[in-house]
Amino acid sequence: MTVTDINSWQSVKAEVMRRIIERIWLPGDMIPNEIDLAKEFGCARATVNRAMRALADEGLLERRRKAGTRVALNPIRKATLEIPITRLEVEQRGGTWRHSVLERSEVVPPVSVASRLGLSDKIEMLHVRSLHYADNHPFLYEDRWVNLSEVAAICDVDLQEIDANEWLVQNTPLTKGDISFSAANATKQEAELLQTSEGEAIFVIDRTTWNGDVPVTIVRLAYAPGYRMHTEI
Amino acid sequence: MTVTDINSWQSVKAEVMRRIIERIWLPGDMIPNEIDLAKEFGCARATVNRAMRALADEGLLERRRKAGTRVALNPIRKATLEIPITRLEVEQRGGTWRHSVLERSEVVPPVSVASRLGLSDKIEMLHVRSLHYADNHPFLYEDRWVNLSEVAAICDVDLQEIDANEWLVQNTPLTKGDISFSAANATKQEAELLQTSEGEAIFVIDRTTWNGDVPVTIVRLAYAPGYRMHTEI
DNA sequence: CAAAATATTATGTGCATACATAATACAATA
DNA sequence: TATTGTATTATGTATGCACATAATATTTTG
Repeated sequence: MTVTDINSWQSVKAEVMRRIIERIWLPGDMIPNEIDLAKEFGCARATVNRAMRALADEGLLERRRKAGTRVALNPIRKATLEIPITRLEVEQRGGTWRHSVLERSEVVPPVSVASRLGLSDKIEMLHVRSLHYADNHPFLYEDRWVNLSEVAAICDVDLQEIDANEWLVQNTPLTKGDISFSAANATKQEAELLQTSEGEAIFVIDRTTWNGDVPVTIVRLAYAPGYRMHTEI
Repeated sequence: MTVTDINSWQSVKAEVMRRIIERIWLPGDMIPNEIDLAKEFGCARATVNRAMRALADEGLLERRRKAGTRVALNPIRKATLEIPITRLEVEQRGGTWRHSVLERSEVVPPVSVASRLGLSDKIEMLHVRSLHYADNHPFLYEDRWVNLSEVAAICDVDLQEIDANEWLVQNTPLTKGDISFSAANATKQEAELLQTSEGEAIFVIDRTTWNGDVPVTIVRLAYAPGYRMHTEI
């Protein structure tokens, strides 16, 4: 029953992928059960299981107990994208990064911010606005609110030295995040900061992060025109 | 040595997460090895391994052979985002989806398209431009090129009936993809199609997909103003 | 005949064991 | 002393077995 003894889960995965790519198994098709595949490949069921789980995680297979495993109808659904630290992102492109803090204050947040975090709008938060540069060109305008009751230690940090995001990411466990991406026309203020003209299309990321159920920070990132976010599947 | 016998990999994972969230283990800290954790939790090493691997996949832990396991310095790096089929995306928001094909032709592609796919710019490809509506409002303008030598069958498909993307996704195994997101000012043509005004900020997705090493399709998706792409970590 | 009870089946998980592999620490050698 | 070789160690993986669980198929029952 053996092909040529495929006995690592990686090779099982590769072989199953091959059959999908070469359309031996078509989208929507049922594929043999784990026991039969194990026999065919000459390996243990656990090994097949590991491979199939990996492929299911990637969205290439769909599995249900008793019902069995089938080739996913729409294989490419999930893309993983990396949320970079701005400094590293700039440096990876071979640029020189620096940033300057435009504002740093402890004030009561607007209702829109407080409510999105599920916090009272009467408690002061840290408000940081800063501009990131790549090779001395404006790259990113960042408008951030930080929950001081969760990360009080940030008060003692020199944010001119280290970017708030980078500090947070290294000093606070962040377990949950909520991100949205959109396009916006640059406001007059944004245009001035990013050295472009009002109305230019700007790529915007809005991100809120929690540690467990406690909100940590909310930030709006407005990238200079021309920015592209890239990922592979 | 047992806490209260944590003997499923899910509960091991939850317990380790708890210790990270509550800062019993700090970012950068080494954590005990699998054998010791297994003893402590009263379960098998394989169970701990499963849990730790899952946490490493999520980016919360960093593991290296011999070196051991440590809490990741920058835990949130990877977000997974779903690439939806437009019809489903519209319908999930409670809207009614329809689309209309603006152009369908078999022509030689421009060099920019052919080169990005690694194809000759002398071979004809299928060019489809279409407009997707949500509740009869323009939602998305799609400009697509399809590699006919890979998916010849698409010639016989009535693309008024089924969206090209949906058809491709269900009839072609897509194993690799390349996606970029950006913001652009609406051109005059786009503005007319999307019923907005020239210069409005438009969210744009450029996507190229392959089956194995064979390019299948390249598409530019221009969303009507106000569109947001959302994901959680 | 329809609804409820029961059997069957494929995946999901846990365990003990064994060995593989990468990375480090440490000793031996030129 | 610098380099090479060797032992150690933590994770990575494969196996066989057992049982759990969800979903379907089948049979029983009203």
